[in-house]
Amino acid sequence: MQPVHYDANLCVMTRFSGLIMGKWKPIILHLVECGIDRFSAMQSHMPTISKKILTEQLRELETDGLISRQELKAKAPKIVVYRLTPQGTSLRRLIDEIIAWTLTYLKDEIPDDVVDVYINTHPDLAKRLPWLKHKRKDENLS
Amino acid sequence: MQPVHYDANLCVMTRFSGLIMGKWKPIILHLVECGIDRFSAMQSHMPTISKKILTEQLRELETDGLISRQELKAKAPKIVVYRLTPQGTSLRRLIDEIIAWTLTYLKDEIPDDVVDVYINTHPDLAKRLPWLKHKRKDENLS
DNA sequence: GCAATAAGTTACCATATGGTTACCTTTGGA
DNA sequence: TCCAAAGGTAACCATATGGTAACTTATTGC
Repeated sequence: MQPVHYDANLCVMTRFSGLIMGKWKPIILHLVECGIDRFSAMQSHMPTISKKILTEQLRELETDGLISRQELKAKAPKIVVYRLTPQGTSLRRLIDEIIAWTLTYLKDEIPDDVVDVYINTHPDLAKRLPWLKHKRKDENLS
Repeated sequence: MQPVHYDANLCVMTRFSGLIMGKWKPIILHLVECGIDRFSAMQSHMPTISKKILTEQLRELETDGLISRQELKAKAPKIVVYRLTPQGTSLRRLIDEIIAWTLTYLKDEIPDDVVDVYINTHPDLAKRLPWLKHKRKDENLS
């Protein structure tokens, strides 16, 4: 192999990272997919996020074409609704693959109740985690 | 949906991000997979990385169980060889999915020669990018 | 007329991450 | 004897990212 020069600024993974890897972005995309589509509703699901940060993250997701932002006019206080775009939806499927891999990677470390939250909120996840079944069965026996 | 409280510190995506999303880690994993297994060889493929950063990233990948580090003893200058662990190998496959998604997401923006580098260095990638075929065909015609 | 609510914005602060440059250690060979 | 090469450490610096707290705007119900 001759020396190909890799440059982190051209790295596709770095671009992906910028799209999705903000501290709150995976959670925001998940909430939007679940129909938690309002600013204040998102805040109540993420009690430790500040308004500034939530605004920033939503704006970036919008600029990157992953969510849409719509102001409902003629309403009393301003109402804004966020939705996943088709690109956002396709990204959600990839995120599910990442979650499945990472849960497997962390399976001896992560608490069962955290695993349960993922299983309960991600419909197709359980199928991808064969080790899960055995773990639950063992627990039932003990 | 009742208000489940999401905490970015428990977020599996955040854990995944820590494993892989350092500025240089995807490139390092790729090089190691390709058999570029020595410190100095990696440096010559990443001309702008410093020794300190390369050392740090390698140590983190090792701590996280994605690569192994072996000193070959009784050699003149110290020789160290890095390899992918089985976990590192399985992660590489997931990274290929991420690259495929991101190349599709960026397909109108990313220069053709950068796409070519990815195609040439990732054996199974071309199959996942149906839009690529059309692009190449158009170019041949013009 | 006044408070409450949704969805922010502004100014400012703290820490994590990446980066530069110089120095270190071991050993074989000229 | 002393230099070169491999694979680092140490001390220090710059910027990006996330965070806090207070203020803003528009409208409706009391």
